[in-house]
Amino acid sequence: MARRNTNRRVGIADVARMAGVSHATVSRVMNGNAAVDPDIAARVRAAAAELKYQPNPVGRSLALGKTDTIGIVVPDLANPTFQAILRGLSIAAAQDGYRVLIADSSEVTSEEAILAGEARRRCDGVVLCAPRMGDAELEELAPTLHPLVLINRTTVASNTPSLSVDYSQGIQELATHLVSLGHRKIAYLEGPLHSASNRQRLAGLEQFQAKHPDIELQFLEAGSNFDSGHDATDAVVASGATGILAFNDLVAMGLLSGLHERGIRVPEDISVTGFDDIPFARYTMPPLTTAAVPINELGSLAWRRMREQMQQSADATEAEESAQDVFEPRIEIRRSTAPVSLPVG
Amino acid sequence: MARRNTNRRVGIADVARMAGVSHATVSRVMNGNAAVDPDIAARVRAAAAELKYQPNPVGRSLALGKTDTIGIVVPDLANPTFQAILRGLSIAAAQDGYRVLIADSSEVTSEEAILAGEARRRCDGVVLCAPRMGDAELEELAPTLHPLVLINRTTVASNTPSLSVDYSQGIQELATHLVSLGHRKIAYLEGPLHSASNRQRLAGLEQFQAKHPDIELQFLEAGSNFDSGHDATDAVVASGATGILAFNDLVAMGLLSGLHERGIRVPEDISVTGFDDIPFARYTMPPLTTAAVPINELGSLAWRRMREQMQQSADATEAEESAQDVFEPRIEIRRSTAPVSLPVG
DNA sequence: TTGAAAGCGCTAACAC
DNA sequence: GTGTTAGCGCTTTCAA
Repeated sequence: MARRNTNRRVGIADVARMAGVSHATVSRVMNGNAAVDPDIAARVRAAAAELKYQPNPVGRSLALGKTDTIGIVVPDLANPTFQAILRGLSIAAAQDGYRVLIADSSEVTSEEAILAGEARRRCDGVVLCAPRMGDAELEELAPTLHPLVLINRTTVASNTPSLSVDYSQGIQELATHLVSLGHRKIAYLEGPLHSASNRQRLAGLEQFQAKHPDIELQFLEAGSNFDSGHDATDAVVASGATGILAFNDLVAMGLLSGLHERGIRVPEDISVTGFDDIPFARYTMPPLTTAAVPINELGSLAWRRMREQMQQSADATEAEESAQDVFEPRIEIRRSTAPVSLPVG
Repeated sequence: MARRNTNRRVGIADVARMAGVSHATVSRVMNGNAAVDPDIAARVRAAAAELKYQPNPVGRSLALGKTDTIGIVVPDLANPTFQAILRGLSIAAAQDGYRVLIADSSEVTSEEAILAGEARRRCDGVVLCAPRMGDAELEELAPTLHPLVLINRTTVASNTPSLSVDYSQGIQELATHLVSLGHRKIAYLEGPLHSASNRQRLAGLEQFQAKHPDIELQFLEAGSNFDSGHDATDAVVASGATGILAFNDLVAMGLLSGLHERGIRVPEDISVTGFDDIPFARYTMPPLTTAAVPINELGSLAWRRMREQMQQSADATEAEESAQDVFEPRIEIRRSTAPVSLPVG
């Protein structure tokens, strides 16, 4: 006996007893699975209503082998990007009767695999946002997590659907925009060094440099949040660059505030761009030129891909090529970028 | 037989077979509960490692009567306030090995009770943010949800811990701040009409009016997000008020952008205040004067109260008076408020 | 159409 | 110290 019968909630047995039928019949009525005599069904329903019976999801899960829950692993819930993905995912999943379980790795990369595994055991699938996990580790992990949807990562292992943003393309367009405004000295405020999306931006800038060998391109360390942008202010000023490509909107906003404190005007003295187009980007001072990522769609598409995979598993229709969705950012030109000003004198 | 044995994951039975012991022994080793012969324990551990065995949480949950999961019901995951609470809760709960399950009611008040009930059945407790739910409904619902923690609501039913912000006090301080700057015509941009926290602000303003009968106080309809603030711009201008108390930071930011579009300067022409001090409030144009709510603490304290309740239930130490925590907002004066300007001429 | 019974994977009481 | 067994609450097979 695993449990003392203290504090028992009403279970299927209570309804069965009250309606004078077996558990099985109650189950059938509740799920509308098999045909049940209308009179009996009515009796069962009445008893269920009377007792306010609601099936215990844990018992169902064990019997059914599914939890109607999916997990999402995010590196940092404070990041608007992941908040938006979470929201889109949660709303889309709810429409199909699924709930979302959160696992926040708090940027501790070494925990991600463990969290993801644990989430998978509790859930029917996992959406993994693990920008800093090594490729090898991801490749090893992916098959054990199936059904799995990857955000901003791809892996060769076990055809896993992935949704990603073409950061390379976006940053190139932003850089080109600066060039078209006459900027010749441009600095990139790098994101976390091991972040996959930072690497993509770097790759994009390499292509950009190849096309524009005359542009002086510098690389400055920063990070992925407000503070790292703010802390990079001195380095930005020292660089002498007139156009700054920040890793993302948060970094750009931190920089904006740092420049403002030093009395450096944007865009008159320095042009600044962000990335992501978070909701607040249009309300910064000045409004931020950035690359817009359709972030809400990411969440809902993640759910669609998850559902497709779960159906495939159910049908045993394996081996279907899984989708690799790539979102192209759209450049949003606002007021933080302007033609380069001529040196005084 | 509930399941065809397709696609079986490795279970406790496999480990038991491999180690040549019973399920029970494997369970004992995995949980470190009872004393087990060291040699046998080693054999079990080796088998578990070999098979990469991880206990199935659903089975555990059913046997233990607990899921190590708590649910949170929020009206809108797009709202930074709830994002912050979710985050604080998730991080704090994770520290004790608990996960968070999300239920986003998408502002559909009629769904909240259902969502909360469903969340409670899947989880060991529920944190409920339901600002628009009627008092009567809440009072009826609360006992069925226990352990329950209420955010920004209280209920007389079944002593339920609640965390709330003293919006009344905060809005009075903000109003007083405007008065001290010389403003005599003040308008309040109302939040959702049925929101409990809006009612608190109204109550606070009533007290304020009593203390300052000479101040002309107007009430304008708005809402709780950017757009409602933006849409209220014309009404604000028409009101002739020089000091605006927005329902929250989002509304204030929407208004800021609306005023800017019309060439009305803040704070020179109109002073604007927000509420909440969301992370972006200091980066608006101009930086927003607001009432700071220690929002991250709210989430972690919610977890603490939840844990206390769960322990009480376990100890059957019922009837202990449950905490009603009230957070006092701290006024954060930035640049969106300034002395009222003298009428020209 | 219905009930009895097995089983989902696990924990814990009980007997040895 | 260890195995046997009951039971958590449910679904589904099987036999009637």
